[in-house]
Parts: sequence; C-alpha cells; structure tokens
Amino acid sequence: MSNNQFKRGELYSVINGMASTAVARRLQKNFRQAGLEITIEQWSVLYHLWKEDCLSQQELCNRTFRDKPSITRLIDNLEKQKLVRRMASKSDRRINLVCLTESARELQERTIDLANQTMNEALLGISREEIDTVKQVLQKVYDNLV
Amino acid sequence: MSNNQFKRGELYSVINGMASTAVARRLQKNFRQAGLEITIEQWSVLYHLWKEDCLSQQELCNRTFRDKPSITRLIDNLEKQKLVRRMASKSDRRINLVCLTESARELQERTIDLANQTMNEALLGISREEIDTVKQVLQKVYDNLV
DNA sequence: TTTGAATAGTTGCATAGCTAACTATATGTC
DNA sequence: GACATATAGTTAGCTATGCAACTATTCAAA
Repeated sequence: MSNNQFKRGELYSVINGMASTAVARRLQKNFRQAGLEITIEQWSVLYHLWKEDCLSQQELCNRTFRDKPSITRLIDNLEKQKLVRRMASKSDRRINLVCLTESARELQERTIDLANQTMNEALLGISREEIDTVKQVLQKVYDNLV
Repeated sequence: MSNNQFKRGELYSVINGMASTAVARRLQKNFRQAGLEITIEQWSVLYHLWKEDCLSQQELCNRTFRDKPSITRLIDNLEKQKLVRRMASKSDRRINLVCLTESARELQERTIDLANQTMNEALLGISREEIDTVKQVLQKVYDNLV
C-alpha cells in the first residue's frame, strides 16, 4: 500500500467522520439546550420544506440524500410531533405530499438563530474561496460515485 | 434570513449528506459484491487497527470520532465475527485492548484494492491542492466546534 | 384493453448512533 | 488509609440508516 493511497484513506476518514458529525452534534446540542425536542435529521427534512413546502417523499429523498424507508420513518416521527402532514396528491394517487403545519413554521423562527450561530462558529476563520472549493470538491466526489 | 446564511446552510447540507454517504455507500456496495460481510463502520475500525494494533476502546473512539457505546457494540460485532479480540491491559485493569485476529489481517489484503479503487473513483478529476484545501477546511470546522 | 415495466411508498430486519445511568478501576488529596 | 473525583467500559432506550421484499398506482406497448 503506497503512501499516497493511505493519504486518500485519511481523506475518506475526514469526510466521513470529523466535520459532519461535529457540525451535527453541535447543532443537536444547541437544539436540546434550547428545549427543542427535535433531532438533527428531522430538522434537515424541515429545512428543505421551509425552502419549498409540500414536497413528495421521493423529492425529500433526493434533496436529503436519504433512501425511501428512512424518509418514510422520519415523516412518521414528524407527523407524530404534528410538525408535518401527509396530503394525498390529486394528480397521482401514489404520491404523498408532505406539508408543514403551523407549529413547524413557528419552529423555523426558533431554529434560525441556532443554525446560523452554529454555522458561524463552524466556519470561523474559513474564507469564501475555501468554502467554494470544498463545495465543488464534495460535489465532484458525489458526481463521481452516483 | 440573509442569502449568505442560507448558503451556509447548503454547505452544512453538503458536508453532512452528499459526499460522505456517497463514498460510504459505494465502498459498502463494493464489499458486498466481493462477498465480504462487513459493514463500512466495522471496516473503519479495522482500518485504524491495521495502522496500529491493540488500541484501547477509548483510543478507537478518538480516532473514529464515535462515542463509547458505539465502539462497544462495534467491537461486540467484530468479536462475533472473530475479527478482533478484547485483551485485558496488564497496567490498567479498566482498559480493554482491541487486537486483530489472523482473519482480520487476511481481510486487510482483500479490502485494500476495493478501498483504493473506490477512492480513485471518488477523487477522479480532483487535484492534490483541492484535496489539501478540503482537508484543511474540514479540520478547521472540527477544531472550531470540538 | 390487457399486460408488463416503472414509480411511490411501507414494512421487517439488522446495524449503528446518541444520551443517560450504571459498574469497576485508578488517582489525587486530606 | 479514606474519600472524592476522574476515567474505561457496559447497558438500556430511543432514533436513524440501509437493504430486501412487498403493495398500490401509473404508464406505455402489444
């Protein structure tokens, strides 16, 4: 095994472990401390619905990079907490449209600052150019494999 | 919510979802296709033991960015598959040293090519400088939060 | 119009993640 | 030496992930 190859292994390790779990854990911790009983995964689904409401479950799969069973159960849990509702699509009876409730919109207000504060901390001392490079590289990695 | 802040949200989304899950899924798929019944999480523990054998569980927590219960159960499962053994430390009876078995060393030979091939595919068209930038940025993100 | 393929979603099963609470051992201070 | 504190590891309970197999609906081609 060449040195170069092990260095690529390290990159894998870094991508997969350090930064993403650190950001997720910090945000989750901030939610908990604010008394918000929501998981980071549930928040990430709501995040996409706040940008565009009433998406199909399949569309949520695409946007959150999760598979269908994961989204099914995340929506189950969000429905239990009355944060979303499944609505039958008129045009295609196979489709569930996932729509926000009023509570979810209130939750958006309460999580904006926490999320921004967490990202500000996470990105401290990192330049716009560096961020752009990271986004481009991770997009390339994704496109290379999917 | 300013435009700039939502762009930071996108970065979070990218770090957390796309690239890391794409790499993990591809590697897992390659293992399965090669008839290797090992999860990507188990492999990541072995990866650190191949670099340095007989680490304590706590040290494996540090190196894999997992918490203690997660490592406990990963080691449980690796022990069931007879890939590692827990050995009591002579100097500190609180400590379990996790040591590789002969089967695990054979497994290393069989997974090297798969891992390298996956990383080659993942990193196609990405320069050394870009990789270095990504590593530095993700390290900074980690240091900012932990 | 029927049949077969594709798509949307659910369920069962196994693994993994995090928190909190727990046991056992080690260490430092009086 | 005794006691408080810290550290290593385990267990329980919940949530989440991924795959495979399943149902229901849509669509297109014979």
